[in-house]
Amino acid sequence: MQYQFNEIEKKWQKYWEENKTYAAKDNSVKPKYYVLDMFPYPSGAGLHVGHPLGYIASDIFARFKRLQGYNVLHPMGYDSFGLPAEQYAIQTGQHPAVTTKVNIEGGVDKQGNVIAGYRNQLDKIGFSFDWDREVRTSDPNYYKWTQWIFKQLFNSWYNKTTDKAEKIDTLIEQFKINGNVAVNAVCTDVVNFSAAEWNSWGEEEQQKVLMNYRITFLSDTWVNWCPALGTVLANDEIKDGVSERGGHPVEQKLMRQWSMRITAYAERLLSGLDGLDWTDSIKDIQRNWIGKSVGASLRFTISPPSGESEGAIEVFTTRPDTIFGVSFMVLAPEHPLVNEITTPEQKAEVEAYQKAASLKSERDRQSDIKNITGAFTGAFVIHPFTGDKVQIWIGDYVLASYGTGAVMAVPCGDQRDWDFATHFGIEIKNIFKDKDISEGAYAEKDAVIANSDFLNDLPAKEAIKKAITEIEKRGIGKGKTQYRLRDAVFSRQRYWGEPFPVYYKNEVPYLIPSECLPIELPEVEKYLPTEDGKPPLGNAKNWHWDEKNKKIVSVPVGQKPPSGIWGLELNTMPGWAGSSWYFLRYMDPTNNNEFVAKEKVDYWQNVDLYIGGAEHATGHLLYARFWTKFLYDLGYIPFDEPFKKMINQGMIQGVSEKIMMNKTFTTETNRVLLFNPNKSASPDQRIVMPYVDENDGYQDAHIYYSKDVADNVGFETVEKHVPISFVQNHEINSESMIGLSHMEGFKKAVFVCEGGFWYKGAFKRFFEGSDKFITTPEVEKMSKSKYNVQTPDELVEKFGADTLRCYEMFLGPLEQHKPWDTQGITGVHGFLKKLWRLYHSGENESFYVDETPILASADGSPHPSGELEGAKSLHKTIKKVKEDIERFSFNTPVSAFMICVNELTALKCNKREILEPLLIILAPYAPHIAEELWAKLGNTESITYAVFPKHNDAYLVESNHKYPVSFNGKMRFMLELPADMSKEAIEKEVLANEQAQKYLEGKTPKKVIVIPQKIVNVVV
RNA sequence: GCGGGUGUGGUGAAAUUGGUAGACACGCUAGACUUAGGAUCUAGUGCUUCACGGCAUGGGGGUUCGAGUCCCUUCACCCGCACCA
Repeated sequence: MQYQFNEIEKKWQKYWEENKTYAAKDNSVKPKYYVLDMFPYPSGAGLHVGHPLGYIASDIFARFKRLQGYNVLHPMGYDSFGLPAEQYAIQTGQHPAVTTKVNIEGGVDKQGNVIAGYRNQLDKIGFSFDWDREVRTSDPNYYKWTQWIFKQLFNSWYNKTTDKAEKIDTLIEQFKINGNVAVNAVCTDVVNFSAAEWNSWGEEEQQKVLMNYRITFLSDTWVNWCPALGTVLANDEIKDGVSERGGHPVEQKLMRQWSMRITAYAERLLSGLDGLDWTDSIKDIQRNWIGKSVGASLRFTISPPSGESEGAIEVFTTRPDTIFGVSFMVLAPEHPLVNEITTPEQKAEVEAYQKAASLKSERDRQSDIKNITGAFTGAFVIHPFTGDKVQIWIGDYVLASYGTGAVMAVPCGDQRDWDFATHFGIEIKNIFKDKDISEGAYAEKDAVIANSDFLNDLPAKEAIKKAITEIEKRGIGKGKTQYRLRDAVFSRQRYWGEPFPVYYKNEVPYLIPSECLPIELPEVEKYLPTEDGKPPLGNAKNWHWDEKNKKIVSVPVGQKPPSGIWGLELNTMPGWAGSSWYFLRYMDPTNNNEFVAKEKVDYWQNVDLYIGGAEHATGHLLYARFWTKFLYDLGYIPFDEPFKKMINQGMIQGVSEKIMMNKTFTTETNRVLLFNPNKSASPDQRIVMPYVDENDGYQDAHIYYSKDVADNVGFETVEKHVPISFVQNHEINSESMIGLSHMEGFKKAVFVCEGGFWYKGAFKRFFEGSDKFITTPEVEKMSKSKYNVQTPDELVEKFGADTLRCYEMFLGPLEQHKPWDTQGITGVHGFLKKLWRLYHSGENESFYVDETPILASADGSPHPSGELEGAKSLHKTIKKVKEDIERFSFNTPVSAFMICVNELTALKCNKREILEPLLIILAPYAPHIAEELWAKLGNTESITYAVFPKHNDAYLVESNHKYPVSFNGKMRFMLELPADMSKEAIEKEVLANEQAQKYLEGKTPKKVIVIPQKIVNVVV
């Protein structure tokens, strides 16, 4: 009987669904285990083979944990708000909700494309997700609670004294009694006020003040505005100065926006990393992003003669110990004091410099760091310790946005300061003992300080402490910790996102009452911004709040609303809002009264294993940690880190065969010599008809097989077109691409075959033997535009889900990036077929197992018979598979299974006692075939909740050990000796061996190293 | 520049604590079986040498009886950050 994987897989997938095999119980005597995947954005392109990689690994782990007796929560959902569905809406008018539904559930889109649907694609792979817990962030029942969490953030402030977020009421209480003088909060700059003042203010005034304290707050901020996308972007959505999505330019713009006071959590987000089982790389990226620097903030008084200002310049430094090395000051060109302090003589030069700096984009400024530029303001500050006059310069190496926008320049200890001083001929003071700074600054932190009054002879570390003490004593500054982390902009000028539960009365925001949530996205006619530049929600007719009747009402566009009716917020929330807490909702996905019930979150706790891409290091992973800490502060959840252990799966890259044409490429017009995977085909059968679509341009010439060739060749697959894209080479112009008769000039082309995975070898063979082409594989990102996408569906169709699952794991370590290559899939498929045959060794290959037990003697030690070889093979495999999965090495168990099946096949083993446990350990990797054979063995329950077998060491004990015998570390021969032989006896035995005599050459060995059960090394 | 990672046959890779480098697969070679092969089975396959042997884990050095593994140094590639004071 053949291994009919298609039938078997359909059968069991249906069984699992009908029996809710993978439903997690919300309480259980079993220990809990929470395995989570980063949920996908359901794009219209569907899944390619790279997407399931992490899901397969997490599924194997979830199944493994179930077999070990855990109550496993393994859910899946969709991060379904996002830009692509909105852009599709702009193009086609199809509502993003429809697009999203089709992308998830399958169907036909507005342009007639058949969409397989994420769910269908996922189901085919046989995942053990508990689909009853599915969440979609764009579902009103879900974003109701995203809005609710927003309200909690709005109604909270960060108390630095208790070091946690608290309800805003506790702050208002303090204001009423003491004003804000004693309040120790993380807030936007506020002036001090008394209780009397607070109490005297009206509602509006009080709200304005409170806004400075709220954890989510509205403010005019400089934001990253992306004109092409028509929206603002968070810092983590920008890469290299352009938008991460689309690569559009980004500019700075002052806008009234919601922000999240994530900076309040900077220290906890940093220190919390230590306890997480994440890779160092991700932790470092987060540490870097938070960017903590410890130092001092100090004021330099501006020297009176140079300006009427009596002000001071505040600087931040991490090296207060170098205070006596200050040789000049540098302000950012945008620093507000520059205009005030510049002397009339320097005015022209400074203004010219400011203007030049303002014209440079952020990007130019970064790429132009080798050019040292600056201007002297003519002004001076007084050195707080020496009383010396110190020149004030401006220079664009000082950033307005970091610290105070001003630095005290210590050229002897900072290379940038040194370069600046050297360039402009400013005198450099050296305060490092015995350090030569004539060639450059001494930036190490191990120097001893000199020429520095009270800091003399102190090592830097102590000098820093002493300097801060002294600075604070004199009241000219204080120790300070600075973070690079900025508050996160939370408004997006988009349609397809969560609406804010906010309405405005005279520009003061108020929250929609919780019982009125969710505030559902309104219908709009156009998904574009309004004509007067308002976000798309400005187009909504029904988008006002009736405060008294507590409902959304319609006010015609452009009309002034009647009293008691107020306009709702027009922005929507960013993509990361919904994904910052979704792992909590899986615990209680249908709860209408709470975002998650207390007893459920108390039971499930945080995620034990989180698998997903490393690209979310500074976005999702930071925001989710932030919200988790916030919800913890307010007592809603019992933990303050969401993901205990995380593994970042590597990217699966696409491979394109590049064709190098090294000789004249002769064909008839519109014909191209191509390959035929059939080795025996005659040369002329290898000719296929190309069709070049001029509209595709030279980069995307498509080549189609002609029908007659397809017939000759006899492959069904060739009826599909095989796209070939020709990569433009610098020696080639686009013209030569239009007609294939001009192809002589071509040097290089990319070949990618759609569904062509299995005949790549033949393809290569043909071209290598030809004088026309040489192909070389090139690794690229897998994407539709590169024609190198392979969907899991086609592989499941051809080889089955179990093969796909095992193969994706077999490719290599999970974390590693790897090019997709299907050549090896036949090996894995062959293994499953071989496994199947192991259970079908009866007559006519019918199902057969031998029920007679392997005999064991009374003391539990195995019976000495030939049958034991099978048991040994099995138990060795049990041990390895368990240990490997536990250390998240998902690739190595596949080879262990192969070895085991190869051995059992060679032994013609068909004992139930061996074959039954083998299925259990294999089930996480290949659940369908395992279920099928498990059922054939007579089991009536799913293998999902079987017990993972324990290996028995008794089967693994060897009576003899084959010792590799080395001479001077070089392995020379093997010698089989009893395993329990003593060191002395082994040494004697080895030296007496005739082969050893040859290597000893009559000499007496200097030393013999014997490691029992391992090796013998003779030193001659 | 700083931080993190990777480097092993023709290919993907194994080698968990220093102990036979290349398991397991792919590919390739030869053969068997077959109407056929993208089926199945057998044998071989790191490089080099007629052979004994020699050489091999990016390069160079070191520690050790013994190094892919530990230490120093250097190169290449990938990822992140980047005048962050």
